[in-house]
Order: sequence, then structure tokens, then C-alpha cells
Amino acid sequence: MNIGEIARRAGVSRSTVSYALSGKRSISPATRARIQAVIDELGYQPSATARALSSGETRTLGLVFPPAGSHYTDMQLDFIGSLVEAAAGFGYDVLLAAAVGDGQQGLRRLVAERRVDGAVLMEIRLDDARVDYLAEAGFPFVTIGRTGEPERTRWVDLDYTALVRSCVTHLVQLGHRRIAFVNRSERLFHAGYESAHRSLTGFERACAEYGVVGTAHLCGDDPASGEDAIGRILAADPGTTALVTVNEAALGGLYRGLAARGRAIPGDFSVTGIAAGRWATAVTPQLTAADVPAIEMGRVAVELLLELLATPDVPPRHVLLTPPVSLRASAGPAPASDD
Amino acid sequence: MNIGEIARRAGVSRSTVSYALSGKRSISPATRARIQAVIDELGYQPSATARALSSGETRTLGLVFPPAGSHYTDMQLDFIGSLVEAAAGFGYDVLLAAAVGDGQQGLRRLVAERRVDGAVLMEIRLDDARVDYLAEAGFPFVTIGRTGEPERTRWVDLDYTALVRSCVTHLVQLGHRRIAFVNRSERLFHAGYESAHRSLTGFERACAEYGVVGTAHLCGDDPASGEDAIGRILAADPGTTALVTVNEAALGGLYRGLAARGRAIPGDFSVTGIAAGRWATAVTPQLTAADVPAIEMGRVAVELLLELLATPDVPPRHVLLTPPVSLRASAGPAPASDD
DNA sequence: TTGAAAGCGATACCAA
DNA sequence: TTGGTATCGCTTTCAA
Repeated sequence: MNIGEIARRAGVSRSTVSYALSGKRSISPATRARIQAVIDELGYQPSATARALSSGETRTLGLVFPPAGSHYTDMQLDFIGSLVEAAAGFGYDVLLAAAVGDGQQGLRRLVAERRVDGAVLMEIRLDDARVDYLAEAGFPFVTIGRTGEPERTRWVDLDYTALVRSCVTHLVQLGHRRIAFVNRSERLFHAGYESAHRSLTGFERACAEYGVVGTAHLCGDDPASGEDAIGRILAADPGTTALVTVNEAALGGLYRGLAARGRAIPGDFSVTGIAAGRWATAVTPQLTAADVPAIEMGRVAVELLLELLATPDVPPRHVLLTPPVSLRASAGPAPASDD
Repeated sequence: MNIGEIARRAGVSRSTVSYALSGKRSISPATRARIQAVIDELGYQPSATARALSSGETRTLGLVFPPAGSHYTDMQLDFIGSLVEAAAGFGYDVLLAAAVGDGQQGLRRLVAERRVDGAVLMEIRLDDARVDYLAEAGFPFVTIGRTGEPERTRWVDLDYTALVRSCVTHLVQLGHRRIAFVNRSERLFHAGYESAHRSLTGFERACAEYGVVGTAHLCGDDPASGEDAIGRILAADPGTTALVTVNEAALGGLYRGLAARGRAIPGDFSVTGIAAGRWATAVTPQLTAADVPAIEMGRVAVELLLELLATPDVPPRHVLLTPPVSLRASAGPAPASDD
């Protein structure tokens, strides 16, 4: 069933049906009613493909999805969900592109074959080839996270530097003087993941400013690596009494490692960090952490992108979020020193 | 840039370019080379939209995505990732439909506007309106999970009944005689989620068969509810020494609740269940559980769906998976009885 | 207020 | 081996 069928049955031309549907020109109440009756009777819905070809708009947004087998964080999942919902609210669908390899291939498909009107990139690196590709192609896009040249693009991001700093501040106020930082994996760090780099910056600056001993450690995105990281932290400095982490996937291992070495949380050792609320409340004791507002980020990403599609020439807008640190049960006063 | 532009530059007709691209008719090496040279020079890629309109195939698969704010399980995330990758391997993209409300609306968009060639449904209920809708519309689809009438459709599923039974068997062999079952949320159960129902069936049957005391509890999909469930379990029967759970999101709370009530795992209390491997290894002690093979399920779902698109008339094929229970550290011999 | 017809960018049939 | 052209189902301009 197509628009011609509706036109015939309603005794009008196809263009009239089209205009009745879009409302882009006025239709007499009588014909409008007649058309609507036929549409309702047949349950007609216009073909998205034909509409896209004709109008030049797919009304679809692309999302480059991290590969399976790599670790997904809860934050990512919430983010995708809210992206889909926000897009649906504006009548847009979301098309997922597999990021096999460096993610360029899937992106090329989306862009070159014109499957989507705009793209959302996540897992941003400070120096990101995908961003360069899209910018050069003049293709509309928004990033979750900033590259090293944030002014060039539109993005929504977490202020990792400030967030990690808040965690350090909290620990210092509790009397901790030897603090460890558990970062994302070596692979991600060396790939230039912006969150891993900006968090580290925040950690180092805060420690320097407060004059406390801070040691940073990379850590794989899984519990086993977290457990291992605790071993390395305590081997490097047995006097460490607290840690800050941005690695929510390793969290369970961090807790397990501390338990295995007889450090009670928060009595002997305090833990803080940045994590999805669900992870923060899943561990025992619950994690004092800045909760990643993934749902808000998804919504904002869609808004920024649709803004760009509607008015391409306004200068880039950015949204930097700094959610508060939720006080829970994993951080407490530093234990009496052995010094 | 379009196919006409390529044709003009190569000095051939548009149909020749089309055939050169698709290989559906033989082209002389000379013209083929000439066309390819122009394509390479201009970096031409055919428009997916135009191709879809003309060919009648979108080469896109639809996935009805659970709403944000609901609790995603890791299984869902891994599943989506593997679905996208498997689809990409066959040259298909994945379009996400928001499942606002009962999920019907997003699905209707996909189907009625013909945005996709086929659909994948997750979060299946025993009596699922979406399945009825697609079946009636004659739209190709595959489900992750079975409805109450499994023979009618194509699906890939976990054998929850058998899996929960395995967990009970393991506990009984360890000497446990009073076992609790922690199911998914009341909302999900009453909505008819098949995994919640089939797991319960497996639990009840196994307990009856072994002649052990089994009590089943519904539990919200979050740690706080898990903690609460432990309170209810021990209040209902303080002699309970073990539990089986299919609620991975509540797992952390289950552990916390047991710790709060002085029950050591596995010394005083054993825990087993069905969960994504990542959750099973994130808790301390690690969970003895059947690991959900989400990646395999995604791959199988795509294969089933593409099979259906290629040969619509072959009878439905089903894949029922029964992953083994991985022995980890959360289950041990029943403690000496107080009886 | 409405209709006719020219695209949009491919595919594939019919001829040559 | 190749070209011409109808077709897919819409949108939108131009006329009436």
C-alpha cells in the first residue's frame, strides 16, 4: 500500500495526500477528513525509505557502538538507552554502527552511504581519527567526551579533572596523606582515551596542591585486574590508605583485593571514585562516588545534534557536567599512622 | 555525487555502473577498470536509501531496545554488541527502536514505515503482544526467549528451567536442604517474563523432586532490593542455608544482606545462580553460576533472522542453550544443622 | 484549494 | 557486452 492507493481511494491526487500528511499546505476540511478516513481504514504509514530519498533526510541518527568483547560499562548502556529515547521523542531513530577495529569502517558506512543525518561518537580519544574524518567530511556530529581540541566540535562531557579532584579533596579532608589512583586500562590510556587522561591530570594536580603522596596505576577493565591492582598499590606503598578510581568495571576486584589483604573498608582503607550509580550501590560498602549522569548525557547529545541539524551555522555549543560526589559508606577517616 | 555522475565520467550508462557494482552481469575488463578508477577517484559509495527504495531491502535489522531507567543487565549489553557485530559481518546495520510503554509504538514504526527488513525482540513475555503483532503482520522476526507457544516462532533462548535445576542439584549434593530462590522483580514476573517464570518452574520442580524445602521470592532488579530479599528469606525461614538467583542486578545486595546478617559465603550460606560472567566474577567470593552466553546468543539471533529473510518458507528453527554451571567460590557444604 | 509532473538515486528488465 | 528506461514511494515546484 502506498500514497497512490490512498489518493485513489480518497479521490484526490497524491500530492494532496502528501500535504494532508505533512500539513505543509492547507487542505479543505472535507478532503482532509476523507483522506484521513482512508488512512485510518487501511492503517497506512508512509515508507520511511521513500520519504528519505525524496526529502533528503533519513530522520535517523548514527551511533558508533563499541565492539563486543571489549568491556561495556553500565554508563554506556544507560547512555545508549537514553539516546534512543530522546531521539524517539523527536521522531528520530538510532542506527548502530559496529566499531570493528578503529571504528572507522562502520562510520564510513553510515556517512558515505548516507544512512543517517548525523552521528554521535562515544569513547572519544584526545586525538581521534573519527572526529577528523567527520569534520573533514563536513558531516554533522556530536561527541560524548572532548578531543584535545574541544573548541572545534560539539560535545557533552564529564569534567573528569574536577570530579577526581573532588574525590581527592574529600579524602584529604578525612586525613588521608597517601592516596592511589586506579585508572582505566593501559590499552585505553595509550589509545588516548580522554577520560583516562583528564582524570589522571586531576589526580596529579590535586595531590600536588594538597602536598599529599599520590601514585597512579593503570588497571584493566575487569575485576581480576582490580584485584591485581590492589597488590601493586600496596606493594608500591604499603602506607597507602585510600584510593580514587574511574574504573567501575574493576571495582569488585578492588574490594576483593582489599579484603584479601585484610584491609577493611572504610576502617583501614577508603575508596572513592566516579561510577554509574548502579555500580556504586552494588558493592559493599556502597561507594562514595560521583555518579555518572548517563541518561542526561544521552538526552543532551541528541539535543545538541538536532540543534546542529536544524541550524548548521551557529557556533558549537558544549555541555560540561560536574555531578556531585554522593557520600556513601566507602570512605572514612584515615587510620592512625604507623609512622 | 551519484551513480549518474560516475557513469558520465566513465563514459558508460548508469546501468553499467550499477552492474559493475553488483556484479550481476558481466562487464568487459576494460570498462570495469574505467568505472572502478572513477569510483576510487571520487570515493563514491551508493546511497543506502536509494538502493533500499529500489531493491526493496533496507539491509537493516531492527532491535526493540528496553527503555532507559529500566535496569539493563550486562547480558543485554553484551547481547546488543554481538548482535551489531554479527549483523555487520553480513552487511547489515542495526536500528534501535525505543520501547516506551509496552514497546508496541517503536515496533510499529519499524514495521509499518518499513525501516527494517526484520526484527529482533528481547525481553520476551510468555504472552507477548509484540510477537502477536509481528506474526499477524507477517513481518520477519526472531525472539530472544520463547513465548508460551514456542513452536510458532523462531528464537534463541536459555534453558532457564534446566539451568536453575542444575543449581539446585549442586546445592543438594552439597547437603543443603532449605533453599531459597531469588527471582526477578514482581513487575517483570507479573508481566509474564518468560525467564522469570521458567526459572521458577525449574526451581519448584527440582525442590519437589529432591524433597528439599524451597521458597521462592520476587526481588527488584537492584542491590537494595537484593538486600531486602535476604531479610525476607531469613525471616521466612531462618534455617535457609543456600539460594539460587536469576537476578544479577540484585547480586551485590544479596551479598551485602548476607554479610549484614553475619552469614559468611560460602561457610554459612551458599549462593548460586545464572548471571553474566562479568557479574559472577565481580562479587566476592566469586559466584558459582551458569554464565549467560550473551555473545553467542546475539550471533545466533542474527543467523536465524537472516536465514528467515533468505528462505521464508522453511519451518521455524530454534536454539536452546544450556551453558554449564561454572564452579567458583560461592557455594560450599551446608553448615552443620541446628535441628 | 487542488492536480500534474519532475525529481531523489538506485535496480533491473527489455532491447540492441 | 552495453544502453535506455520504467520503477520503487515519496516530496515539492509549478500551474490551474
